[in-house]
Amino acid sequence: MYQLLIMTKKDLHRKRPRTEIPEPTLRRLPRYLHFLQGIWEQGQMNISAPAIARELNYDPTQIVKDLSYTGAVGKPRVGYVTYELIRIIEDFLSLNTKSEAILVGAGNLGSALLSYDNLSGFGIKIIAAFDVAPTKVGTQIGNVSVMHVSRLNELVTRLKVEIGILTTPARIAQEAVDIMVDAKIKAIWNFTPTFLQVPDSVVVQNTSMYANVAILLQRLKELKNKQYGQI
Amino acid sequence: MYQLLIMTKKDLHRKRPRTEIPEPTLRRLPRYLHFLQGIWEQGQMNISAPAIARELNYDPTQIVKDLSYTGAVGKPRVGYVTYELIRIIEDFLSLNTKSEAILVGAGNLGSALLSYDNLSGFGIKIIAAFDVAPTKVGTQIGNVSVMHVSRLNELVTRLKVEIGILTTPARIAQEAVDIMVDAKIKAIWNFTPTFLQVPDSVVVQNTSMYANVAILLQRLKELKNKQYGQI
DNA sequence: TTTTATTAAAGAAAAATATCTTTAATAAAA
DNA sequence: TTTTATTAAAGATATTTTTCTTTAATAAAA
Ligand SMILES: NC(=O)c1ccc[n+]([C@@H]2O[C@H](COP(=O)([O-])OP(=O)(O)OC[C@H]3O[C@@H](n4cnc5c(N)ncnc54)[C@H](O)[C@@H]3O)[C@@H](O)[C@H]2O)c1
Ligand SMILES: NC(=O)c1ccc[n+]([C@@H]2O[C@H](COP(=O)([O-])OP(=O)(O)OC[C@H]3O[C@@H](n4cnc5c(N)ncnc54)[C@H](O)[C@@H]3O)[C@@H](O)[C@H]2O)c1
Repeated sequence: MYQLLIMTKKDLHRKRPRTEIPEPTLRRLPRYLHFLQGIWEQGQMNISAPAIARELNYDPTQIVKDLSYTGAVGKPRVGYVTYELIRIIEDFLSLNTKSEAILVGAGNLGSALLSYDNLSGFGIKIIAAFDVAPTKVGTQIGNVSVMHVSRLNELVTRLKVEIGILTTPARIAQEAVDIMVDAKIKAIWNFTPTFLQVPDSVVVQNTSMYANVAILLQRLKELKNKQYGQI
Repeated sequence: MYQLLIMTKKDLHRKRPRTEIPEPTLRRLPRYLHFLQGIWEQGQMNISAPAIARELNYDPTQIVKDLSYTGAVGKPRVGYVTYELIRIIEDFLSLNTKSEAILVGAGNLGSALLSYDNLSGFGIKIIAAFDVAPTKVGTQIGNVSVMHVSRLNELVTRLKVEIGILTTPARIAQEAVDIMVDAKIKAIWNFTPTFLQVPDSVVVQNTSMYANVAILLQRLKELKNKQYGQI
């Protein structure tokens, strides 16, 4: 897919023209996808943006805009062809080419990810895990072998793995990341609360459950205040 | 648009000043907190917004604005008092009053959360877990007892638990949520990709790892394009 | 003491994102 | 066939969030 690039006056003030997909859109697309897979299994051949909007409680134009990023086109009065839309979103999100990844820190969370059989369902395949604990090294978790961290560099370099998943204790997160970066890992999925220092050539995606708890507790507080008429 | 002369549309919607904390701010505060706890342990008594900004790669005024929501005040040329700031953020995020929660679906992810000893470190204490699998019911995971779902209503009602964590298969997510809502759960932390239907009086916080993978893969793709000068 | 550099805070401006409005396409109903 | 209702798409507007600018406070240096 190739994109038309037109420089607007706005773009002149930017360091580079905008080609990046808005992050909110990227966050919503997987949600649409899951919903679409559901209705497809139920045999629904077509779906309109307003219908999706009603089900997922979004603004209808939001959906149309988001979907237009993927290149999907719909027909007036019919909507989109369900299976086509699924395929287009999957292609757009690179979910069909399973990217190989390694995981460092096979503890509670790491084991959950290793045992999660649907991780490949969204584009990632963990091919090896690394740890230092003698109780972990040498075992298999969810069909993935856990090796000692000292073997990371050799394996990652040889297999040209680009994605690293970080589920170590926060304390040693930076240390583990340095090893990954050294082995030429290009993207890090970080589950620790640590802010990672990496070169510009490496992408970090933080998944902070802390942030989600903060929002949950706050919204709960606001809800209570509203109910007591105190806001 | 003669109304503009008297009162803007914005003002009409806001009879009162905005009380909701912006979600981006809420997402950043836990990150600041983790960083502050780190420097506090290293004995740093004061910290300025620009210093935090350098470490966490944010805009300095962003930090000042975020912190001002919590009520923290800093001194010019000195910054904030580290331990005061930590306490203020913790208070603001309600991390000191541990909220009790129950968990439904003690599988891979559920077990990770039950075994996660630092969950209480950010304000939540899981007091019971529920499942249907005979292999789970009756066991203990991370010092928490796993009971049959049929006992949920009685326990939650009796102990007035307000928070429910959902880690069941996506397929039965709505079913499980209906049971929670019925038991007067007020806030649901949803780890499944399902969009949950709940009454207005219930808050849902979705934690979608899918969304994070989508962003990671996309940014990795963009990075590669940039390096090959193709953007 | 006076000067200087740093900083928080407030406010303005810009950028990003979401929502609303209009238009044209088109399938279904009359 | 003609009419009607629904809808995608494009564009305008509104809102939210981030970044920039100015100001005043103040600790450290001169
Ligand atoms: N468990 C959860 O539900 C949960 C939730 C949110 C965030 N997290 C975060 O995820 C991370 C892991 O949490 P957890 O509960 O799985 O902890 P854990 O202690 O169970 O797992 C950490 C694993 O990392 C391994 N490890 C230690 N040092 C290592 C090293 N130098 N190299 C490689 N591996 C090493 C340990 O042996 C252990 O197996 C933490 O940073 C935590 O904050 C966990
Ligand atoms: N494992 C992960 O790392 C991971 C990552 C992202 C998202 N998720 C999501 O989290 C959810 C759980 O994933 P998982 O890997 O832990 O799955 P899992 O199958 O290991 O766990 C699901 C648990 O729910 C229980 N359960 C089934 N029906 C139930 C019912 N009616 N009432 C109560 N409990 C019931 C099962 O017995 C099982 O113990 C899924 O929706 C998945 O998409 C998991």
